[in-house]
Amino acid sequence: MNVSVQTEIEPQAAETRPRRRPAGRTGCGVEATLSVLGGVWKPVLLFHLLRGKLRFNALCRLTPRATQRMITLQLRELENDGVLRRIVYPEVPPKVEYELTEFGRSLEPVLLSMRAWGEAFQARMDGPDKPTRTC
Amino acid sequence: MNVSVQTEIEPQAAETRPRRRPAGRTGCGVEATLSVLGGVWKPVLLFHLLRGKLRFNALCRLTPRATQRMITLQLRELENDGVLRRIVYPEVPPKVEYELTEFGRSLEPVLLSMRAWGEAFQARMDGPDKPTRTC
DNA sequence: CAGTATCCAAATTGATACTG
DNA sequence: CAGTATCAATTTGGATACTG
Repeated sequence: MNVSVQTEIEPQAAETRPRRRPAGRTGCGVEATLSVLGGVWKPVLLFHLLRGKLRFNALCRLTPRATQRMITLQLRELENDGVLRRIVYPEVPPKVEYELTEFGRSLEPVLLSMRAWGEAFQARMDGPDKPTRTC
Repeated sequence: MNVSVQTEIEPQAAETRPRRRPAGRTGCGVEATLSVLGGVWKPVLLFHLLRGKLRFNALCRLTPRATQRMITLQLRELENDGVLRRIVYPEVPPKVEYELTEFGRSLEPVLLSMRAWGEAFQARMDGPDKPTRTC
């Protein structure tokens, strides 16, 4: 399961992934997907990263309803699951970029279908005349 | 106990949908989808219901890792969101069936893409020779 | 059968302040 | 900039017992 770049044991993983089951070892396909995608902000963050690398602050700005803390935690989990990688530039001021792995990019169809449905739903809620936002 | 927030919540909605935002009124399509689909068991339950009506017990058997209580709660939320309907037959012993609404069925592409990805993921985890389960 | 009710532990999350 | 740390409040979830 630990296909991520870092060969770290997870002593603090108990902190960030307490109740989640080990990824993939579940009953059906949908559950397996949720074991990776099943956080409130994960699909949103991943969706933004479909477009390419993003810095931490950019992700925060794109996800204003999530707190900085939540974004950090969710990114860490996604990193541990091998969905994205964290690129640290040894600069001052610090610069960190997040990028989907190949594995993470394989989630694109799921994320796009989520967006498609959500936009249709929003259109229904807002009335058929309002402009569709591109996130 | 003064609720000083802008939007007043419905009295009983506070019980079953506490932290969730009002469905659909969110920033991007993915978030909108999550406002409806964003419960741990919801996608799984809905996925099973794609095949047709199911009784409460059947859903419990199909979702063994969720407790009866959780299944009840998630079903209630989905019902409130108009995703499924609850059909009560006035019989003894009681019989209740759950069925997707038209709105709920519109989620089919999302659910199927989740299953597809999850099964590919499971195949990767289990090794390429194990048989694929149909949930 | 299809739930509720209750209790309780554990986990999630927000707000805020602080740091290399 | 990109986070941590800490505290507190809320929510989730399991176990169990009970009911029309």
